[in-house]
Amino acid sequence: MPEITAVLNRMVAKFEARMPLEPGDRDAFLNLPFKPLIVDAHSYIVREGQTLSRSALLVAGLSYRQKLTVDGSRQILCLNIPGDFVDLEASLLNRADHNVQALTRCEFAVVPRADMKKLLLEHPVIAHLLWVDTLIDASIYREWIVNIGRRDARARTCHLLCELGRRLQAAGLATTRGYELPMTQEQLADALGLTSVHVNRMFRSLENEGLLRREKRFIVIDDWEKLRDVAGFNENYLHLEQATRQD
Amino acid sequence: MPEITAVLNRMVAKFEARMPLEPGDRDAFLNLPFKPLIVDAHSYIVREGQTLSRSALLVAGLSYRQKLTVDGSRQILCLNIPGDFVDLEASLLNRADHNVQALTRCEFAVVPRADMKKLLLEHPVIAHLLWVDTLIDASIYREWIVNIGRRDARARTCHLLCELGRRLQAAGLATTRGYELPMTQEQLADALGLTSVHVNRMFRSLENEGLLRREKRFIVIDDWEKLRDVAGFNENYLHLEQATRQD
DNA sequence: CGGACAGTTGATCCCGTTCAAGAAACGTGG
DNA sequence: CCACGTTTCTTGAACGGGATCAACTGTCCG
Repeated sequence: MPEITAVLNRMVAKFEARMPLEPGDRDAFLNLPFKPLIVDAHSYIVREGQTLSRSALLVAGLSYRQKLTVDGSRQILCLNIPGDFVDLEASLLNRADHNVQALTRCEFAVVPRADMKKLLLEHPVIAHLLWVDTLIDASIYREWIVNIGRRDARARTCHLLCELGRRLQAAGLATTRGYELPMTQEQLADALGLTSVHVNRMFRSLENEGLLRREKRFIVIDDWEKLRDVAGFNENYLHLEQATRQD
Repeated sequence: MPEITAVLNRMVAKFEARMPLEPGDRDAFLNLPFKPLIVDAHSYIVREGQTLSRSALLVAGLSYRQKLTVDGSRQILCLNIPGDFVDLEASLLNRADHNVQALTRCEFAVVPRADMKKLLLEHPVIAHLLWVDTLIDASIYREWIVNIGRRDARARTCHLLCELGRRLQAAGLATTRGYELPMTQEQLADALGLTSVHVNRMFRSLENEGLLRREKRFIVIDDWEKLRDVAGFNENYLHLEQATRQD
């Protein structure tokens, strides 16, 4: 599976930028018994309440974490891009507390829980590095709390677009021009704590102001600076200095 | 420092319920060079942007994580109770991405970053256990996103009260009758993404319905079941079973 | 061509905000 | 212990951002 090894090598490069890696540690990570898993858009990779028996690394495509309230409304909690473990929690917690769903057709690399747990206990450096990733995820959750709790619909929408842009850029999946965003306005609404009708109005007005354009599922950002301004976006919380190779 | 050792023993007991602990691991944790740090209410323990040189374990009192937007509004991100590390991130990330502030007068046990990092690399089991704690924190952040994004003011307020109640109970700091909540309505509003005026109205109406009573800073829950119902509260996300031995 | 899904737009409503002012509680110093 | 300034709480009135409802348009795809 060439795709899997490409993503693994990318991750190792990211790790080595953070901390020197012994060959033994590196190989232990690379030699995990990953098995490919390909799923269609909308499939569930993890369901709330499930006992988890494996961890999955996203290799290609996009997925998202999601939770439903008792009255049936949905909140999207974060977006996963290739190189993200979507359920590393599996190896450490017992039951899933939320759902993970494929946004597009996705390819995952799956490892049994036991192998992952063994790796983490026998190779503290690897554990340390993956822990950093989960701490960055937590930082992103915190920013989403701020975004939904304290920014109005306009700023909130811009903030999400800034975050995604920067993350995809750092992963080499976007240029400064823009990026592909295969989400419906309803999914965006569920990520923003808004309704799809209102997301639609926000996009229209941002387009009218010349901030961005939409071409199919591709977002072209015409004015990054203004977008950041409207969003009140400060990228420190992404800890990209931890996520990008410092060559 | 009898307080510190009491909290440390409590943590070790929690750890041992999760996973067998070698004496060497246990002692390494207990023998960390903790230094007491006492701060007044409202003091900052961590400031956004700071380079972190130490980790702090909350021993007594309550603190909270908080972030400000460019236009000056504040969002509280979580509450810390005794036994929580308030900046374990310090040992793994470089810069603080949010503020940590004392809600009441607090006592912390502080460890230099280097000692903590050494412990985590030399004692993978301890690292593993502390990692679980940070994953539970992340789960709580996710639930806050749902709470703020998808629940109305009434349910949202009840949800926060349920969460706090259960967490404090699990820490032995609350009975089923109720608990002390030393937060102003403005602070509650900042935690809920509401205004203090509206929090006030929510509390009044919950009181009128006989769900709860407030006596100074003490919350008496008269009807837990109804409170949980209104909140749509499902405590799985708190992973309280992690206080019980598994596999 | 038809059927489903995504996007668009207008009209209306309502939950929570904002503004303002008064009451209660708290803390501090005399 | 009281006096007094400062928070915190409380309540009303009016406003507005975003939701809701509904209908229509566009698009993709079998």
